[in-house]
Amino acid sequence: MTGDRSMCRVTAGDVARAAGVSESAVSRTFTPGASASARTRERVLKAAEQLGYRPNFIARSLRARRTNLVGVLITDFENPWPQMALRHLVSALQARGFHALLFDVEDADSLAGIVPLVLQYQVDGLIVGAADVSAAIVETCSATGTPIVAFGRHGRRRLGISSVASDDAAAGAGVADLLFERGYRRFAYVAGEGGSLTWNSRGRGFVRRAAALGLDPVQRHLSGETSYEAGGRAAARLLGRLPRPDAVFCQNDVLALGFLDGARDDFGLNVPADLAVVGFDDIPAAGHRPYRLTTVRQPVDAMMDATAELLARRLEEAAGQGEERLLPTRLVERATVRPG
Amino acid sequence: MTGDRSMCRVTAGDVARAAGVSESAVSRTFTPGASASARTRERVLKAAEQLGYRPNFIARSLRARRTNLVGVLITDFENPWPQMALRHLVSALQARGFHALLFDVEDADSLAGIVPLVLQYQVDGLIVGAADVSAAIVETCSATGTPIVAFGRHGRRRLGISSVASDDAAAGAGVADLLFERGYRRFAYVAGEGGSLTWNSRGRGFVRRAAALGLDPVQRHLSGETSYEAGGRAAARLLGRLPRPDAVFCQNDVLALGFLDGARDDFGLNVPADLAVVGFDDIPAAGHRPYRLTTVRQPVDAMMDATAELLARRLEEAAGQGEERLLPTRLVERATVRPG
DNA sequence: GCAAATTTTGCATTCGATTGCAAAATTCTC
DNA sequence: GAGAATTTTGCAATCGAATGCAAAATTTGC
Repeated sequence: MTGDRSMCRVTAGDVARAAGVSESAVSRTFTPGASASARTRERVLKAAEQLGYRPNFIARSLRARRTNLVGVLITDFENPWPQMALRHLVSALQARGFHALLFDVEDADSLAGIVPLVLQYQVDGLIVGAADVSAAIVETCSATGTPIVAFGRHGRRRLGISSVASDDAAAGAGVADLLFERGYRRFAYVAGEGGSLTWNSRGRGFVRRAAALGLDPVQRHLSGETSYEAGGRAAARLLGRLPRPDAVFCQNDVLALGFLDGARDDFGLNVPADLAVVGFDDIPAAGHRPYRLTTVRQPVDAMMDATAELLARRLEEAAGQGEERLLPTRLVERATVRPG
Repeated sequence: MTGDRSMCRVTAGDVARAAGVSESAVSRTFTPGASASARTRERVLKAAEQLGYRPNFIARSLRARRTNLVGVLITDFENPWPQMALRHLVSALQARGFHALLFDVEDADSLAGIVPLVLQYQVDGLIVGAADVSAAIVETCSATGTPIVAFGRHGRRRLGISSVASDDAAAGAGVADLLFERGYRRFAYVAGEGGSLTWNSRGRGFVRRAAALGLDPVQRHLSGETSYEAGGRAAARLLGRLPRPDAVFCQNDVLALGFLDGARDDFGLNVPADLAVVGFDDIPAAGHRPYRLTTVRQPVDAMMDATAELLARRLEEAAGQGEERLLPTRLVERATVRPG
């Protein structure tokens, strides 16, 4: 009998009958701020309790034109950082009364294809992580008036998109400063893929500051993907030819870990004496004893909270430009850069 | 104007007017299997295209009493394995036309509190990961006829709950066999928390096989949580007193990694010569060069696919007992156990 | 070309809760 | 205690799509 879905559903009408009031009274009892006398409220609550009634969100959403559902679209799902981000995001949304409708997006292209589907669920908003929001998507969403908040990278504010990101440019510059101060002089930057605004700002801040410090141009390597293995390949490439860099900044920790292991195992380099390696994100493995990776910590928790907040704000004051929030990072010094 | 949600919503009525047909015709065009002539269908499709119409899932769900929404409840959200699992689960659900409504559950106790909220969204089913499903939850769900599928651990089939898990008992026994065959004799088992069925079967299979092999009783250590740091603490405890175990099986990779680093750094042990360490899950870091951890791989992909499948099945053939699916694991031999 | 069988169509109702409006009940004032 | 002001209440309509039913249109058979 467990599975008979049709029979056991308790509606407001049932409660109304049991409590001897109208359906409206039941509805008002469950609508904060609605006018209902204490006596009615009490009777309704008792009847509801007995019958196990809870308002049907689907019906409520239909009438209220508001679902409290937020579509969450994440592309880089297999990487640790987006996963950490997701966890905090879900909490932050829950704390604000929203709920996450989660979609896995294979690649950036399929994002545009999934958006219409998400909109069919009448989500109140969309949160897009670690992916570029194309103009097509913006158009689709603005047709239904659904706000978008991006996290992990900026851009498209003009189109009404809010976004939250860490201050990658400043972080990149900070890494350059640190490495310079500790006596490293030949810098390299390892990126996963091209095209991303964040990666660009991360690397750009680094490259610019290096130039400002009067160093030789930073060697750049594009690994094609952000994985441990790709980090190892990057090491093989960058360290295999002279002049060899003596300090490498990687676009994220996973790459940095791969690079670090490659540098040590395949080239017998001593880190941090011969080579400095700096990552980005501060994933759990970065703190493991074989690594002790010096890295840039993104304030995941604060970022995701800001993301939820910007969405909530967008929902209140409908129109207008998007808001961009830039959060400061923190340099976590461990053991892959010489101490000062 | 972007944010004006009320104005831009296209309904079936709008399309009907534009196409010169009735609302029903529009509905039927978008309902596979409904009867509509080719000519009508074509006109509707054209009008819909022009207006950018897509059926409202909320309205459809209300009428159809089916949302295609699945509540996904995960407790162990910060650990790598549940994260991997989540990713595959979302894909598997998407492939079957379901969508994941994701909830972060602080601890096992708050699970029961969240379930009623999830049910208010009229989810078609619930998927619970890495947590015990209490009787209270089962009761709440059976009142609405919502099926539950658990993954990561078994139990409660009688109550109509389907579940998917890897064959942990067999895996534990297999680890014991491997270690014995490679000449290790003093076994220890490190668990994170007590109480869990899976952990028990993982450890139980190991302990039992060790006994069957005529070995001394397996030392057990309960670390209280499953983290890298807890693994290190377990190493300090277990290796700090004699007789010291020469083979340690950890409940998961994160613990194993912590244990391994503790054994090497704090005790100067040579792994695998002096000590064998075996983990469980095969998370990405287990394959990293400083670790090369011998471990048991759970078939995440297959498990999550089975989870989605069991849910789908539960939805079709409503009633009856739950189904339990046990998937085989694979021993991944790397470098923390002596080669044979 | 006519009747029978089939398909297509639109009307009206339904899903479950919310809400504007006006009537009814309560509270307040003097 | 009468009348004004306020609160509470129920009715009926609404949100957007799906569907049983019967009428209308089409196809089929001869």
